Amino acid sequence: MKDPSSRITPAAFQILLSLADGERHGYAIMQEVEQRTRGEVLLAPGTLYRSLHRLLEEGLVESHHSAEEASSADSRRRVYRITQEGVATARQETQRLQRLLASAAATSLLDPVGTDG
Amino acid sequence: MKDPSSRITPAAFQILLSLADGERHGYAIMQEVEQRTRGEVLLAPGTLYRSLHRLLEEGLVESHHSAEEASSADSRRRVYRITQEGVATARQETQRLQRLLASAAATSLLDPVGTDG
DNA sequence: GCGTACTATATCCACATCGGATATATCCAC
DNA sequence: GTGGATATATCCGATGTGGATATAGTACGC
Repeated sequence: MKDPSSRITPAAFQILLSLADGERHGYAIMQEVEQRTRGEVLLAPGTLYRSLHRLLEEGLVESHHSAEEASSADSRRRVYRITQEGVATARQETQRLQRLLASAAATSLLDPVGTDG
Repeated sequence: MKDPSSRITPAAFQILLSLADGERHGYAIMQEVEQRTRGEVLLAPGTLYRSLHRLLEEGLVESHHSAEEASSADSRRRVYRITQEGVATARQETQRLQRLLASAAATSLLDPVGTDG
């Protein structure tokens, strides 16, 4: 389905949302998404890390190794931070979803049934 | 990305929305979707007819040939109508999108910037 | 020191969806 | 009867995803 206004995938959108409140490493993103969506959205490892690599290439997130700053952190960790462009992209995607819902509301599908009393 | 609460594709959702206000044939669905979304969503033929076949198999839409009822219609046309199950599925998908937006609103991503007055 | 469970990242494979091209056929204006 | 828009259907390649697997570091008990 062509949708020229947005090139972001559902997984990438969740990752950007997860990084909105501060930087995280991959595994923490996985857990935060599950909590925020109450278990409704689960990012599998394959999806998570591939999406992160894409987001890095596109400049929507940036990363550094945790060892570079805090000695207490797990040295394996790669910490990700959302960029200005990432924020803008996530906002665009949010607006796209709002337009999609508005388009749904333009049909009679959601009209109340049996709520006249 | 796992999302057990809904198994509908974006294309299928658009088709169900298009059929909410009355039955249509495939080509008309393609045009209605483009109009309703102001050109934002374009259903390619491959996507459209494959999605329609899936929706028929799943019982979310039903169809008949237009020749069966109105002599004035194009005999090639296959007319589709949404079923009760299709209505329920489309409503569920709408609610999923609303929860997704609520989940986005739970982050600071959408917090207003520079609007302190 | 050793084993084990959890944390953490990365890669591979199979599957589903999709866009675009193509094929075929019908309708209508001329 | 020719040409262009309508209408449906199928094929191919590209992309995104889930799940399994691989590899290691960390924490903890013993």
